[in-house]
Order: sequence, then structure tokens, then C-alpha cells
Amino acid sequence: MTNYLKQLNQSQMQAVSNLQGPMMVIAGPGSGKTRVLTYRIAHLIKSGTDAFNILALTFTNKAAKEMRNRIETIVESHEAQNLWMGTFHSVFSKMLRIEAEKINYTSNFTIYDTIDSKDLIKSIIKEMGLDKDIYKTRLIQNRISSLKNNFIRPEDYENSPELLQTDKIARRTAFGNIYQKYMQRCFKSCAMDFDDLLLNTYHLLNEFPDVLYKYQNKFQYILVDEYQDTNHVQYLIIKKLAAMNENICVVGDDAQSIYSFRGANIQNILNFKVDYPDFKTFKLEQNYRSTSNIVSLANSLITHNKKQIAKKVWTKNQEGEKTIVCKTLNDNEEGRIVANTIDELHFKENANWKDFAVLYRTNAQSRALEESLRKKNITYKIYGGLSFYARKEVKDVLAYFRMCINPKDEEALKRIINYPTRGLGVTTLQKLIIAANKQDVSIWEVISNLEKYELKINKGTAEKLSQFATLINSYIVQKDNLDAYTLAEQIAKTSGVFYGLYNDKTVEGVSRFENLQELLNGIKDFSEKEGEENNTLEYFMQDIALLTDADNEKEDDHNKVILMTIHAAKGLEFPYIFVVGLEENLFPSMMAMDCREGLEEERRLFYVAITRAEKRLFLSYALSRFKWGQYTDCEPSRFLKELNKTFTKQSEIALTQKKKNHNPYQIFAKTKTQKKKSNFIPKNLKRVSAINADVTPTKTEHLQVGLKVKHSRFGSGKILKIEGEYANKKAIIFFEAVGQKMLLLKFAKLEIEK
DNA sequence: AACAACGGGCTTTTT
DNA sequence: GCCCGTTGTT
Repeated sequence: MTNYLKQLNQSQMQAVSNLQGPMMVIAGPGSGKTRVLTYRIAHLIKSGTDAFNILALTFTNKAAKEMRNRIETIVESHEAQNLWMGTFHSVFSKMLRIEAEKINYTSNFTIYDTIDSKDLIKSIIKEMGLDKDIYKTRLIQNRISSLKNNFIRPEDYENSPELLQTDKIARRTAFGNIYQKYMQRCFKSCAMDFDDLLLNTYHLLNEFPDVLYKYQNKFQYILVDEYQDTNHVQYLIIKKLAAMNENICVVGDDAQSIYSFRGANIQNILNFKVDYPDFKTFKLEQNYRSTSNIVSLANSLITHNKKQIAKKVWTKNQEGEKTIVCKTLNDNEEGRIVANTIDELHFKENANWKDFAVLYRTNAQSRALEESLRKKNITYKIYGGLSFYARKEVKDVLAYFRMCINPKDEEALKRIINYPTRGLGVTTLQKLIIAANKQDVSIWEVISNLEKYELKINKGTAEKLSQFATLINSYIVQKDNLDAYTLAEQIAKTSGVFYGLYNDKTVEGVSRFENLQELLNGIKDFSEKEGEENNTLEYFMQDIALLTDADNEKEDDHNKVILMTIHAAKGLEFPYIFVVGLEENLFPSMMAMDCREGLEEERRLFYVAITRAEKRLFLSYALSRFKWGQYTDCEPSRFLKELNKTFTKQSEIALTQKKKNHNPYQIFAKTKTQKKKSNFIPKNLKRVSAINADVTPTKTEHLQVGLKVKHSRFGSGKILKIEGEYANKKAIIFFEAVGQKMLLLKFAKLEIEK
């Protein structure tokens, strides 16, 4: 047995070493799921499998990257670079670029992001002369996406009386028409949206037996992470690919399924049993992440779900502190308390900023938190929200790049045809679109051959259009000869975009210009990093198309408090977790509450949130929250009642909002014992917190410079200096083990050594 | 074509 | 409250 296998427990070991045949690993939170996946892949490679023959599908690109690095370390070779590993979207877009011709695409196809696809749907609705209040873009977009994820194409839709009836009732009879037109327009633009990447992959494997055969042979071993969050099309793809060898290993946790809105389907777990009757199941139930209090708390919550696979998550870890549940007046106070507690823990427990994460249900909640953190000078980073590449100015420049890689890209063209202004306004664009639709060609085709398409435009406009075409063509000619940065810089400057933004001296304008600079810097890094073969703009665009903010981490972001939605926190872990906004209609969300499935998913989401915590967990809710421009009263979340009270501690609220010099530390908890013990602290300096509630403050009177002391964590040390008074009394101590530290004495629990 | 003024809707969650 | 899109004005 090789050395690296010794680092696994028995169930992990079994899951890693069972290489052949279909298998499912049910892995509780913190049970070493990623470990199993990485070691399993490493073990496959070590056992002689060619990395080229392994397909590993992960939930995020970041996870794939980290796993690849870890595998490389274990197998001690660069073999891991040959793995096909990444998200469904990135792996299959790679496959689609190779096989594009088969499905009548070209390999330079554009990937439309949500904004592109929204814009396209909007213009289709407008062109069709439909009422935009009945045909709401967002709704249509979601419906199209959901149909695609369930492998219902426009023709399937038209053949489904059920679906037709739904839209008939909603008076959206033109939906099928929109759906069809949307698909056609994407195709004509040589573009795929996120869902198309999956849909077309399945289409490719389904319609072309030779392609299927090729990849079935190639992927002798298939691994799927977060299997509980795969959707129907993803399921179909995996099933196809695995059909020949049946060496498929899926890993997941039904209790952590939180993406049903994206088409994720627990049914896939049940289907697995039908498709591979002789499959093996492995359960990873020992939690290595959290204290036993946190594990027990999470277990007490999830038992309220009816639908789940039986398993018992347990831990050998120490008991730890109880979870604190905190009632607050409003969202601002909630933010303030979170910020204060983080600040205090940062100091008291010598924690790094990056050890903290604040999790919330909706992105909108980040605002109050941000304000509080900023006031306390706590360095933080928000994940989610508007991604860098989604910013208008960035998208505008990228549209030029997209045009020179794929000039058929309609959404890119619409963005830049009159940016910067060149006298080609809406009227001209409308004429172009009508002509293009009529002849079933791309807009670019029309612009490139104006005389052929008999447009009713005047000579001046025709001249401007041909100038525009010449400009784009001049970029296209250069695209294969120049590296990404040189070309990008040239486009930015010669198109006039660069100077347009440069001359805008408003606050927003300056910020936009900075973003453009940042984009160019990013491209520069890319050009320098990649080899000469791969440093073209085309490769850069492929690289960024499927990136999320999480993949885009900057160096200086590494030690910051993290703010994100619970969805974004999936798969992550932090020593200190704050879950905020535990209120009815917010968490559980209003949208999800009316059906059992929805509510159970919200509960799983809360389960995910709780189980992110390693050491300490804080839950809070507000009595009032600023919503839609006014304060709304809130009720505590039903989930709080479901938690077993043995593992929580209610923090008493002192509604001191109106008091002058009110110190929020007092709010977090003021237990009765605390009041007694803290008598010697003058009132105005009383700084007490819940996290500290049952700690007796050190008698600081006897401490003086030169004394030898002992600290519970840092060991023996010598006091170098004492400063501050009363509760703020601090000592600089030199510890033999860890060096010099400044400690606030009331927290430090120092013992005097003789 | 560009800008100001106004009104409506919005909050789930994301590749 | 804020963003977005629409309308009206020059």
C-alpha cells in the first residue's frame, strides 16, 4: 500500500481504492470529500491510468484548480496537467470547440453570458411587437433556461400540451415563438449561452455515434463532484459518457442540495440506482471540520427534512463553544454587532481576518454589513454582485474583442456599432436587424455586403457602415499575428474607446477608465504568462468566458473578512461563521415558503451555512429591516426554533439604541454572572461580549512589568510593558513559543508563574 | 443623439 | 432606496 493512502480513514480509503465500476459516495459536510476525490484521482494515476483518460467534473473552476495542484503534489509529476478537469461548462465548452463543425458551429463560437442573453431576448420581444409587461424578459429568460436544463427544446415544447397550456393560461402564447427565435438568433450569431453548452454537448453525443465512441473511449474514468446539484442535461451527458466503461464515481450530499432553481435534481441520485443497479455506496460520516456542538446543531436542524438519505454525521472533535443566537433591532445594528464581534475575536483569539465569513441569503444584505465593517476599519471582501466582466465599460471593450474573434456575434455588434458614437443609431440598427432576419443571416453579413441586401439607407449611413466594417476587419486581420495585449491595446486606442473614457473626468468616468486599465493589465499578464502559441486574444476570451469572481482572486485579497451568499460559500470552511438575517420571508425566502420542497431546500441551505463553521458560529436576526426604501418588521426565522437549544445560547438583547455612547458590545450578551463579576469596571468602560460571557476577567491588578506569566495558548512569557486602564489594560508580552504579542488583559486569562 | 426628469419595480440563490 | 427604462426636451 502506498504511503499517501495512509492519510485516510477507513471509509475514505475504501472510496479511494475501489477503482472499478459505478459508485456513489455520500459525504457529509467536512467529511473529507475533496480529499477522497483528489486521492482517488491520484490513486488512479499512480495505478497506471493515463491522466488523459480521466474526466473530473467539479462545481467551480477554483475547486478544479486547487484539486489539480494537490494531485500534482501527491503524484509528484506534472501528469495532472493532462486531466480533463473543471466545471461541466468549461470542460464541455472545450469539447464543443473541438467538435464544433459537427453541429454546424465553428470553434470560435462566443459564449453569451446572462446579460447578453437577456439583451437578445429583450430585442426579440420588441421586434415581435409583444407587450413587455406580459412578456417580462427575466421571466422568459428563466423559463427558457429551465426548459433547456430539462432538455426540452423548442420543438419539444410545441409538442407538449402541458407546457403550452401553462403559457396559454398566463396569456403568453408567443413564448414558444420567442424560445425558437432566441435559439435561432444564438445559432446565427455563432453563440451559445450557458445552457447551450450543456444542451449542445448532449446533442453532439446523442446524434454522432462516432463522437460519442471517441469520448467514451477517452474517458475511462469519470468523477463527478457535488452530484446532488447536477441538472437533468448534465445527468444525461454523464450517463452517455459512462455507458461504455461504467467507471463512474459520483460524490455528493443530498442534504446539501441547494441549486434546484438552476435545474438541479435530486432525482439524479435516485436515477443512479436505476442506471447502475450493481453500484456501490460509500458513506463518509465522520466530520473533521467542526466542533461537536456545531455538528450536533446542524444535525438537529436537518432532521426536520423529510426527504433525505439516512446517514449519521458525527465527530471526534472537541465540544467547543455554544452557538450564539442574537436578536438585534435592525439590519444596521446587526451589522454593527457582527463587526464588533469580529474585531474583538480578531484581537482576543488572535484570529486572522480571513478566518471570518459573514453569510447571508441575498446579496442585498451585504450593504449594512459593509458599512459597519468599514466604520471599524475591518478589511473585507465581498463575493458576488456585479462581476468585473459584467461591468458596462468592460463589456463594451470586450465586445470589440468578441467581434474580431467572431464577427457574427450579434450582441457584441449591437454594443459597439455606435460606441463611440459614429452616427449609426437605432434606426439604422433596426433596418439591419430586419434585413438580417429576412435573409436569415447575421448582421455582420449584411454590413459586409450592403449592396447585396438592398437596405433603405442613405449614402452617408452606408458610408459609415462600411467604415465600421473596415475598422473591424482591420482588427480581424491582425488577430492571429499579435499577442492578446498588443491587439487589445491597439483596439482600445484606435477605436476611440480609450480616449472616450479618459476624457470623462466625472467620478464614475474615472472609475470606468480604471476598470479599462485593469482589464488591459489582466490581458498583459495573460500575454506574458502564456506561451507564444497560446497568448492570443482568442484564448484570453475563452479563458474569461466562464470565470466567476471567485476565480479572479487578487493577491491583496488573501487576508480579508469574507462576505458572501450561502450559495457562494458552498464547499468552503471558516473558523468563524456569522449567518445573518435569520428572519421569516428572508431566510426562508418568501418565494420558497409555499411548498414543502422549497422550504426543505431553504433548510438545506441553512444546513450548508451552519456546517461551514469550524470553531464558532453566530446566528442573528433583526426585528426590523430596511427594505424597498422603508423599515419593515421582521419575525425570527422558523429555523431558529428548530435548532436544539442544548447547543445554542441566546444572547440577551439590551435595546440601548437610544442611549448616548451606547456600546454595542453590551448588546451581544450581558449575562447575570457577568454583571456581578464585572463590578470593578467603571460603567462607561464596560465592554462585555457574549463570546466572552462566561470568562472571568483576569485580576489585572497584580500584573506588572517583568513578571513571568502563562497563557493558555501561547505558553510562558514575560511582560514587557503594560498600558491602558481598567478594561482596556493591555500588556506587551514576549512569549517563548510565539514571540511578542499585545494582549488585552481582560481576555488573556493569564496566570502568574512562580 | 444626448441628457434630464420621472416612474416603476425590485430581492432569491449562479455556471 | 436604487437601478433601470421610458419619456420629453434641446
